[in-house]
Amino acid sequence: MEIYKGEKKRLYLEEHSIAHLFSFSIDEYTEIREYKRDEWIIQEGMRPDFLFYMIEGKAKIYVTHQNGKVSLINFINAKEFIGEMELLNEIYYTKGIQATTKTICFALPFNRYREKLLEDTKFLRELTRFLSVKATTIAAKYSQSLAFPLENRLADFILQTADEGIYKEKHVTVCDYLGVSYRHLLHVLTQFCEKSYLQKEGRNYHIKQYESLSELAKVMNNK
Amino acid sequence: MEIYKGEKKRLYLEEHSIAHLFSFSIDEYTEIREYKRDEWIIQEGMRPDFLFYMIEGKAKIYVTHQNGKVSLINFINAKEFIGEMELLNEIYYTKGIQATTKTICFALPFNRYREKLLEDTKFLRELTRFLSVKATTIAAKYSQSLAFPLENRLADFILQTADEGIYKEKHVTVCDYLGVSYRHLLHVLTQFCEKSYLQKEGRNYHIKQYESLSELAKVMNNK
DNA sequence: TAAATAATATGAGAAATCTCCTATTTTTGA
DNA sequence: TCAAAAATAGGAGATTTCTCATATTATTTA
Repeated sequence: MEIYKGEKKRLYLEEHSIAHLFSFSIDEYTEIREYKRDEWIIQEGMRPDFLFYMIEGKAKIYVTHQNGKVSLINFINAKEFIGEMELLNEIYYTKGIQATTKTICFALPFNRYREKLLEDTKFLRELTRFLSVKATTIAAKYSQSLAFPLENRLADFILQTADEGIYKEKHVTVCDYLGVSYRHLLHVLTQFCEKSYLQKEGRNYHIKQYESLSELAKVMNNK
Repeated sequence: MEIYKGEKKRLYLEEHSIAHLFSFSIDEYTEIREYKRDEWIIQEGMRPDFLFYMIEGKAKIYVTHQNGKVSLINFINAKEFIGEMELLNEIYYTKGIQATTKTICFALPFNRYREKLLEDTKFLRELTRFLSVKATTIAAKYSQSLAFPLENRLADFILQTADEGIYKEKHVTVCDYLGVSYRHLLHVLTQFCEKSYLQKEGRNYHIKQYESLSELAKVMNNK
């Protein structure tokens, strides 16, 4: 992890200002941090001392269960908060946050800003909206995970993450995210290939029948 | 549904004031509503025009999937908001809210209060805390549901809902809540009885081995 | 660059969970 | 108060998903 200092910090603050999120200046004590791919921004179980706001990059929220299983609860993208749970709640089991790509975020020290933040309407409104989306997203995933087999959830995930008709997520990550075993994921992917929804090309999968996958995904979503 | 008027309203506002949640008075346009057991406070898919705050009673959040399965996403208790998602988000699929018991709540009309609420620090701080708990709760349920079989989740649920050593939730409700089939729920309950964790007494189940159930529940919770 | 580590791949059998069916008992509403 | 609807109960067989074992192929790192 690298912390931007001096001129580099000044420039970054200028070019990626988040002043619109607050009604007071957070420049002085805020750090600008760069994390490498796979680095842990927050370690599971270790309360952070900062509220983070992600500017560039992607990260993942992980929790490890006592039976050894790991859940990838959600992805975090640019313009999202990290550590807001710890800002708000004294008691909270801190999840692990891992950078998926090179990541740059602002880090606001709790000790300097907590009180001010919790009194700042502008910030609270932002946070409220962020949390409502977060809660809604997880609730949707939760109820879908209980109501539909992997076939449907995977179809949805493939469509959401494919790039130019190519699906190439790591199986290992997808297992944690969809909460199924590696073995079973492979099994359903093979089925998709047998039905010609997908065609395997090396490590990637080429989407051959958008419609079929779309049908599977569609039945999950109330709109 | 009954709306309290006149003296009844005045008295109720006085005795169950929620003035501490706002920095302005909400008495004038706020309705006090009483819903009967099993009545729908909000119907699925129908955007409400009010922000509700529950004073007395219990309710359930339901969503119906296109495959006919129903998920009971969560319970709502006193001192919780309902309709806050619709207050904050233009686009949101409204879940159904059903009263489990006689329920009394305050109903703040959006058209009168939306702007004021979204600028009110006091309210936003309350809402923020509420949402953070809500998101955390669902995230926990979500990851647990993927990582543990019904045996563990049911043990936890029994301990949480049992009253004086007696578990007597409706199977139908529990299925929706834990996201399993009726048949399977019965099967695991029977197992608990065979292992003497529970003893069936008519429609109720008497907890015979707290410890065993506790063991099953414990492994789910990171603390 | 070799050795260690992570990711992919697949078989086989078992466990968890589901669907469908049928019956009985309770609760509810006209 | 009685018929209809809801809830409980359990059998049987099918699906979904898991665990474990074992190989092969990247990828990482000392």
